[in-house]
Amino acid sequence: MEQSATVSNFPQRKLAKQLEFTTMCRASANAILPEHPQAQLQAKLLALAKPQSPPPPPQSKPQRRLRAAHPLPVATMESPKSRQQNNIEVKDGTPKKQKHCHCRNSRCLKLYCECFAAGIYCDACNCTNCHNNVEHDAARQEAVGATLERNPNAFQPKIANSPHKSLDGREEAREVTAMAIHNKGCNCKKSGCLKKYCECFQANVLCSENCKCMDCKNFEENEERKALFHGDHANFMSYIQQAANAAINGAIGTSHLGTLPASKKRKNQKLFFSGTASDQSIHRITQFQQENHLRAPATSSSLLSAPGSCTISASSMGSSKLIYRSPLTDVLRSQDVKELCSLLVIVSAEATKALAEKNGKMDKKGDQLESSLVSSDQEKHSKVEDNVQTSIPDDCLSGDQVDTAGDSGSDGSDAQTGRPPSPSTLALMCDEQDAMVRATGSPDAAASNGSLTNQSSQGQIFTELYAEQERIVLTKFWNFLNRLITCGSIKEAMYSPSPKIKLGIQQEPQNGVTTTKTETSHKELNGTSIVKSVDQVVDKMS
DNA sequence: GAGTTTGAAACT
DNA sequence: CAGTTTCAAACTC
Repeated sequence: MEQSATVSNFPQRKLAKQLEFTTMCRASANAILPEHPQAQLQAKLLALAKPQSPPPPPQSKPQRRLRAAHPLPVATMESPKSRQQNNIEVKDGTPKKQKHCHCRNSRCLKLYCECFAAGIYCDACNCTNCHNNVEHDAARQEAVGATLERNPNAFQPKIANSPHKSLDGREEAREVTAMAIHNKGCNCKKSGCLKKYCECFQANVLCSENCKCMDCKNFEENEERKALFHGDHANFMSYIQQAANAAINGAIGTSHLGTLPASKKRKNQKLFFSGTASDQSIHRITQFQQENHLRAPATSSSLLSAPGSCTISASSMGSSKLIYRSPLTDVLRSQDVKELCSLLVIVSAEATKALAEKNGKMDKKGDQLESSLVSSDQEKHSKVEDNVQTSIPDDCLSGDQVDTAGDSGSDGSDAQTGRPPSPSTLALMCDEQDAMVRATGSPDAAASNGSLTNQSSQGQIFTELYAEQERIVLTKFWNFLNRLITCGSIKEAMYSPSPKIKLGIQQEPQNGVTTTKTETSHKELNGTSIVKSVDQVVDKMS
């Protein structure tokens, strides 16, 4: 009672915000915000303590132990109701089944009860003396508080990084979520982690270094485990997805995925195009298979990292955590992104100017508009450049930490902070330009009581203007991305044992401007070169 | 469906 | 924190 009463004094709004962030970085939430466990606890209480109405009638078949696989984070401030609704598994858009506990002694107020553990009210369950309902909400809240006091993460999803939701444990859903791991890990002794006693197995995830299980067979290479799966296609696809996710997240710089846990089983998995598979790691594969019945403690042996990536052990020998580094980590820096953004703004302005000069359609107002746009853009650009020079040190933002720039709350160029614009801000700046156009154009026309003809022709000009701006901006951005891909491929090739990696170069779809990317030299493998080369393309065009 | 096994949660 | 107990799901017959 006292727990929930105590924590309920915390400011709710702030905590809600806090946990939204926690949700985003759930996998590393504790690492990021170790100083706010109480806040997490409070937010969970707030999320769980709200009285909600029961869910719709259950489906035909009870769902067991869904909590282990329940992907819904409590931190989203979901109410029991919403979670109850989500509790209905949806696979391929088809609503599935819902939990029905059979608790007898716990009053459904302990984590033994999967309904309670999932943060939902019991409904149509087979439990006895159930207190996990609206009628006993006071007791329920008390139980929630007690549970959270024992374990602030008690209501957190146990499976992290899972891109899938189809974890109801049924055989047809046995698609291993390769990206997912059990946060706490299992502690199985007799089941070999190949039965649903095992939370990892039940959640369709491989056992990881978080587990303390014995005689584990729930790892990729295990034959028994393979036999449980009808086909390897699902696993294959999972790893493709894993690789893709890792690459994407790494390229973007998602920090919470920067520490991709290398499971003691999964570290032995052969990822598709990893070039870091040293002899030692290959040896480890064999060794692990041999030592399957006497598992060696997790060590930081050379591990197979995400494809094409560099891996850095968290500590030299002590930790088995790996830090995933995208091939683009050293290529795409935050400064480059900023430069690209400012470049696109300039390109947009130049498009306006070029179109106006070409067609000669711009009247005086149009010239004013144009000059205002260009000056505005140039002003912004110069401001951006200034800010780039004085902004946060590159090391703080580059690579897998780029996302921290967006976490600051002000997304992009802030008049107060003076920070350079983010891509999203860039889009907003386009809107600002729209507003400027309207402000400079329409009122004048209205003031002069201009004819509709004048307005419509001006609108046509603006339409062309926007089209041209959009075309050029997208073209530049397309070039940039293509070049980025090339650089990533080249870097990946450098880490790959295979000398030949196909560089996915595409022809520019329009305007006939094509950049040769296969000739990108090693020296150019940095973001500045990329931006500069794009800049050169822009110069050529203009 | 009853009984057993199992491992997480709770407790000491 | 480790050992023990309680609990309910998973499993077997």
